[in-house]
Amino acid sequence: MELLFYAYRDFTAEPDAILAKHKLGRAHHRVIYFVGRYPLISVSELLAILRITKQSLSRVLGELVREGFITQQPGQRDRRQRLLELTAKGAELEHKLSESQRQRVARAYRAAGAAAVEGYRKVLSGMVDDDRRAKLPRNRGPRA
Amino acid sequence: MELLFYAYRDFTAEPDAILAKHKLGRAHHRVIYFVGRYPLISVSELLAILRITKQSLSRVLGELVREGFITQQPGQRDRRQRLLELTAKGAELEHKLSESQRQRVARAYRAAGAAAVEGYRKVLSGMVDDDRRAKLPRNRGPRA
DNA sequence: CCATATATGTCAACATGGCTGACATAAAAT
DNA sequence: ATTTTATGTCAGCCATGTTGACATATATGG
Repeated sequence: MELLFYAYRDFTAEPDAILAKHKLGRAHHRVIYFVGRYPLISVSELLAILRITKQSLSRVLGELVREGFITQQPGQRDRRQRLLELTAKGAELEHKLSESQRQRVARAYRAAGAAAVEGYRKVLSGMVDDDRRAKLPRNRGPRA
Repeated sequence: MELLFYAYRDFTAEPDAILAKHKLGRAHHRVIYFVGRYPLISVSELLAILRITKQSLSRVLGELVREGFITQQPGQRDRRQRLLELTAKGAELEHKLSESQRQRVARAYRAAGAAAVEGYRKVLSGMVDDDRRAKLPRNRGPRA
C-alpha cells in the first residue's frame, strides 16, 4: 500500500511540472493520455474510464479542444457521439508527458528484470475492478 | 501506465466511501495511514512523505486531532517536535479503511502467486524516487 | 549568553478539479 | 410519435492543493 502511494506520487510528479508550463493540470494529462491511447474514443467511454462526472470532464476537455490539443468529430454509426482524437499538437504534448514516465518505467523494468515485470502486471491487474480488467488491452510486450 | 491508473483508482475507491461517512476525505486517509504506519512520526517527516505544504497538512491534521483520531506529544529529545500517534479511535478507523484495501491486495496476490508479488514489489520500488526508496521498510513478507 | 537556525503553527487569498442539480438539443431506438 | 441516449451547459459548492507573511518555542553554535 505504501509502495503504491510512493510510486504513484513520483510517477505523476514530473508530468505535473511540464503541465504547469502549459497552464494545464493533472486532469488534462489523464484526458490527453487516454485519448492518445484510444483514438476516436467516445465521451461516455472516457467518462467510464476516468470515473468522473461529465461536468468535470467538460471543463477540462473544453479547454483542450479550445487550445487545439484535441479535436471532436461526429461518430459515423451514431452521429450523437463526439469522438475524440489528439491533434498533432496534442500528440506532441502527450509524447513529452509520457517521456519522463516511460523512462521511469523503463528504469524500473531494467532494474527488476523481465520476470518481475510479468509479476508486476499480474498483481496490478488483479487489483483493478473486474469490469475494467475485462477491457484491459493485452500486454503488448516490452515497450521500453 | 494505464494499469497503474486503474489500480490506484480502484484501490482508493472503497476507502473514499467509508471516509465520506465520517465527513473525511482522502487526504485524511493518507495522514491516518502514515501515522499508523510510523507511530510517533514528526510533522516534518510526514510532510516529506506526503510532499505537500505544511499549510495543507495543518488543515487536515488539525481536524483529525480535534475529532480525536490523532494525538500530539512533544518529542523527548527535541521538544519542538509534535510527534503524532493514532488514538484508539484513530486506530479503529485506520483498520476499517485498510480492511477493504487489504482484501483487494490479498485477492490480487492470491490470483497472481508469490513469485508475481515479488516482481510487483521490485518494479514498484524501482519507480520510487531514490531518496524515498532508501527509506522503504524491508518487505515483511505476506501479510494478507 | 546571544544569535541564528529549526520545528511547528497560523492567517489570508487563491487555483484546481472534483461534486450535485437542473435544463437543453440532436439523434437513435422503440 | 414518443422515449431514450449521448452530449453539452449553467450555476454553485466543497476538498485539497498552492504561495506568502508572520509568530513562537526550542535547539544549536559561537
